[in-house]
Amino acid sequence: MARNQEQNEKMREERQAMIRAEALRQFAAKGLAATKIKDIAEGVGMAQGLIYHYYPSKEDIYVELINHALDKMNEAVYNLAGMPEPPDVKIKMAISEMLKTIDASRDFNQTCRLIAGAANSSVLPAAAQELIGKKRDIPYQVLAGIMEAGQGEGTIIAADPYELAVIFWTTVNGLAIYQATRPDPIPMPPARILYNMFLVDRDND
Amino acid sequence: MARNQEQNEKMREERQAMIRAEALRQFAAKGLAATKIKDIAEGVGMAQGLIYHYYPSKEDIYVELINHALDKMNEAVYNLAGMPEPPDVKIKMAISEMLKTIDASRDFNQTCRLIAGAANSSVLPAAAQELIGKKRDIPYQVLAGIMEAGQGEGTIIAADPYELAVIFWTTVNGLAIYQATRPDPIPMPPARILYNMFLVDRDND
DNA sequence: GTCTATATCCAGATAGAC
DNA sequence: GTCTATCTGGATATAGAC
Repeated sequence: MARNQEQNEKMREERQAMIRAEALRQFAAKGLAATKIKDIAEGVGMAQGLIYHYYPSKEDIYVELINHALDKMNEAVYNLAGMPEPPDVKIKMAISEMLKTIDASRDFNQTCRLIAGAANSSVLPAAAQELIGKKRDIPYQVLAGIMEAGQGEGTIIAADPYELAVIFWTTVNGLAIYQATRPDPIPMPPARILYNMFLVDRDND
Repeated sequence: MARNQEQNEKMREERQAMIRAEALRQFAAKGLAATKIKDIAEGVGMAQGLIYHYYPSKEDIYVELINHALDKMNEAVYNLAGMPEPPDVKIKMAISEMLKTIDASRDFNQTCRLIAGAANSSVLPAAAQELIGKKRDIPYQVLAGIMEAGQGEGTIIAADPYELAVIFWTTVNGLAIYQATRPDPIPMPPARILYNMFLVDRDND
């Protein structure tokens, strides 16, 4: 009956979610080529062949993760852009939040590593390549917009806004990867050191 | 005769250098697992099997490249530390130099990507793992020393020197990777935006 | 749905002719 | 030294029993 079908659907999606979570861990740590289906299956405690009951191929899992990771990142950035605060405050908030997240969230760091690994690789599934091409630049563009607005208000330093956005993201990204690849994490540096880069008037809280 | 042996030796080393150069390109772009011996062989224009006349295995090539990359990076850092200039000037010089190098040198960016890829991977040949463990932290430590000296002279901002060193390297590294993974390179941002992060008195050249 | 067994393919490494 | 041909292992994906 319909009730049972619903339940089955739910079970199936839970299983898929488990597979995705395990795959994210492994793809983030080892990349696509070095991660074996067998490893993922062992990670979730099922037989190797059973994975194919839930996903048609290793690459499909990978592409789905990449897509989700990019969307998540972009959604967060759009949220930031839509806030009512003035641009310089947005930058300060964003950096503080990112550092906190890097410190606390394994999932976020894995997401960063996944995207970084994909961006750094020239051999990706065609679908992943396309997604990256389409969605990867959005955070840079949105941030550049915020920087430009801040320059209009005289709170952000004079420089090419896109270059400022690049500095912003490469810095945050670099820290996330640093943290994710160290056995013992270091405390994140004070956010003001980073956001003072962009501010006309330094903040010494 | 000895003359011929010398010549043969030289030829052999040249071939090995060609293999290393091609392998660096490919490992940097694709990582260890996704790079096939066949690709490297094709890149240098020799038969797949012939590679094994020059190197015992794919992993051996990789380990040699990792070792060389780490040594090159560390040598540059020791050079910087040994210079007579005051710490704040060293920081400014170092950032300016790095940005110039990122802009100009493909080889340097490939080296960055190789190290970053290795650091980001949890499945490395044992020998590579060991090398990374031993040599990877040196640049951070040396930079921390310079930061600390600058704090003593009152030119570098107050903060944990190691955290400052981490910011320094993750920023530079992030930019190098950004540049290396874009089809059309962007102009590097002005160095002062970056080094002003660390300076008590901002520099507005 | 889940497992075991297996077909198939691909890539690392070796052998042997030239 | 260089090539082609081949051995071998491992990994993806499928088949079929339960």
